[in-house]
Amino acid sequence: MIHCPKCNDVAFIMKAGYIRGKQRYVCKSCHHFFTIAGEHSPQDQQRKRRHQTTIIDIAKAIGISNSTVSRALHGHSDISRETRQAVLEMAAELDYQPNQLAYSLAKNKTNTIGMIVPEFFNSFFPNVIIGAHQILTEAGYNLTIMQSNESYDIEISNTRAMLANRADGLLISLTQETNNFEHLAVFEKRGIPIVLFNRVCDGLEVPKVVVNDFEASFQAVEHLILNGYERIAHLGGPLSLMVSRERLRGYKAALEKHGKPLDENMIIQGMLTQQKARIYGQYLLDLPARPDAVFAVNDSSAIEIMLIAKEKGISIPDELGVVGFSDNPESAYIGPGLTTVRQPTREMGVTVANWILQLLEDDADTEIPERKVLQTELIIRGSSRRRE
Amino acid sequence: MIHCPKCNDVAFIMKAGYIRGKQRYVCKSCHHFFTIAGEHSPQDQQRKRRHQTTIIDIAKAIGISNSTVSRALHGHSDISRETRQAVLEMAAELDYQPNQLAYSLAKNKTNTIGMIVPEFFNSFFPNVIIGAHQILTEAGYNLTIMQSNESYDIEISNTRAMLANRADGLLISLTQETNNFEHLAVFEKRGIPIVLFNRVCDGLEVPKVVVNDFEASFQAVEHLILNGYERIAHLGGPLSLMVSRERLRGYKAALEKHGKPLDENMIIQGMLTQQKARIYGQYLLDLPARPDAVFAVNDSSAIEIMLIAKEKGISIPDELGVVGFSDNPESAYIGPGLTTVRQPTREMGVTVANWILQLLEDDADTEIPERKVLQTELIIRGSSRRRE
DNA sequence: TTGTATGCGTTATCAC
DNA sequence: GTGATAACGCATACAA
Repeated sequence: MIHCPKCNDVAFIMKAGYIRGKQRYVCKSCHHFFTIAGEHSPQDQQRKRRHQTTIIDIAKAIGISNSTVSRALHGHSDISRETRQAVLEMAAELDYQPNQLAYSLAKNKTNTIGMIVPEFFNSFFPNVIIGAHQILTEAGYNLTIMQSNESYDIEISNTRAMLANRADGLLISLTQETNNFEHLAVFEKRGIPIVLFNRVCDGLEVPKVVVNDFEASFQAVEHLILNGYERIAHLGGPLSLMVSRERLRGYKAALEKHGKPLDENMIIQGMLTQQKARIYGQYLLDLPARPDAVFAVNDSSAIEIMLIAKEKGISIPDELGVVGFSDNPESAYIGPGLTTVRQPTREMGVTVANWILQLLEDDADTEIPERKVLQTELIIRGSSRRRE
Repeated sequence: MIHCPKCNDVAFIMKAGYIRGKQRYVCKSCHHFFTIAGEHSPQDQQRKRRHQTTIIDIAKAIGISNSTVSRALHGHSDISRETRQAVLEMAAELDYQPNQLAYSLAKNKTNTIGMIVPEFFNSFFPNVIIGAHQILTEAGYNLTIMQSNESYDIEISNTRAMLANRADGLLISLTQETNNFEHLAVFEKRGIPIVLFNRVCDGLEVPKVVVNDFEASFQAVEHLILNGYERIAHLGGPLSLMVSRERLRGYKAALEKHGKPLDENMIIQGMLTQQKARIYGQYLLDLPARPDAVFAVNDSSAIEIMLIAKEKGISIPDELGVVGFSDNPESAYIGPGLTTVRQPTREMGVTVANWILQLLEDDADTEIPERKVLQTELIIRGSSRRRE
């Protein structure tokens, strides 16, 4: 015989599912729901995961309401000192860990920024991450990192996951395969801010952070020319990437300005794995009319060129000048030192993080610049210094 | 004049907060809650984020219940073909994106595995990530990556975030600063499985995946000895890391087995940034009784040693043998080639991922091995090959 | 096969 | 200053 604890009725009691592993009842007379202490469902042991402390547990333990607990935990003003103290102590005692899922669901905000990068193998993205991480952490945001491994499919799946997890904003650098941007348009449609960086694209009206690839390449190639190199080859990245196209453009512009002929045979574009860099490098250095300098789209390829040259007994910088891009750590130490373009990687991380924070704050569509261009620096070392 | 749409009463209508930006009312007579179409709260425009389609929207659009929609979306069996079809079509039409937060909250499961790594600068962790990512994705899990940047404090904050976000499991490689493990014990207490890898610790009863650092180092040093090197120095990592201690132990054991004296002056342990590696390397090569070989705890330090040797005109391998650890990509190409220990990085990722999946499935505490040791491979190249 | 009603853990509104 | 209760979006036990 079960009595309703509220109206004490006994006639209209009905079973009403389970709650926290216990049989639940409803009194159809007074609409009161209740459980009976000590009763357990059969599968209780199995289905009940280790119970996580909730604010309700804290509330019960102290004998106050959960709203008060919530307010106390978040330091709202309208709360007495003692209550607040008691809540915090009990929270510690019960080892309370807030449930971010429930919080996010209620607030419609996750305090999480997603970041998708194509790879971790160069030090470029790790450094960007460090910069962004610091800014976001200070602002109270979490940074969730995913890597697309240069695969368009994985990138799609990553964006879907970011969407499902309701990231508040997205920082993304595209894979070299990406040439369709519908998966990013979805974010715009949903009002979730995006900032593209490094591997950006045209045709998408979102903020972009890049470096001055064109000018940097122009300057790098001009530097080679001014050092007396005549036949400058270019080992470029895949043309699907705008950075590759921009660097190629800078290369061509410098040649043109100084009246050097453009030899398409001395331009190779492609995805530069170590193996490919070696193959292309050997091709270049075996050309009948061998180039006397190489401008490579990244440092690892430039270093590969230097290694091949050494094997072939071609002296650097006298017989071959080499310039890379990125200023990897090892570039300062290899051979006579690799001349290269230093990119402000941490600053890029800081910039994209600050930008996304600003976009999150601005409810109104304040006028924002569409693109920020960070400045690089040409680091001149032994591999290109023929005149001195 | 407001009528209750259920009992048509007009006397007991009271305001009852806002719902989705609209004024909400309750009929105290029949306990029915309702809103009035067309009414809006003052701040409506501002607070109402772009509405995300929910299963309720789909249900309303078709005129069925949300539970049916839920079942249809998840392909439950007890659903008619037509209903299911209609739901899927409407979901596509309304551009429905499931809310993982709500899902996770209801299911008490996030389908997310967290991974915390100390750094991305060496190719080691990126490769582990690739291996783990593949396995987890196939199993329907998301991988959320955080990096502690070799900072204990960030590691703490990362684990707290993983906890708050209710990751189903945690894969973690510790920072070199970490020597307190309470933040990991919390996971055990909560029944959240952990797998430690690479940077592991004693004193924690959790699964660990490592490589055979001791044997690998032993073999590497023995290889040097068998090639006729007599005075072998060791450039080691910080002793707070077990990998450093194990590699040191292997080094000492090999010396002992072959009756070589142990010279503490020829052992340097520390965090090997490029700068530190250079400083320590110069110290070693400037010793009055200079070592004729160096066993370095990682490849970047070994390469640094090689570069210093070249600068000093010390020939490799004749005057100096060098062995590294990890088989970085560049190690195959530098100088005469760097002898090193190849670690099965992807396999490590695969292993930790499979292990955590297994731990998630096993409700019962099945007997699990406490530690898995993956096998390395000594890659012999020119830097140590004196006899041939 | 489908609908009803409730929980998941939190915040927020309103009433007191 | 505090309590009661709905909502956030989804899954599910049970009833129909």
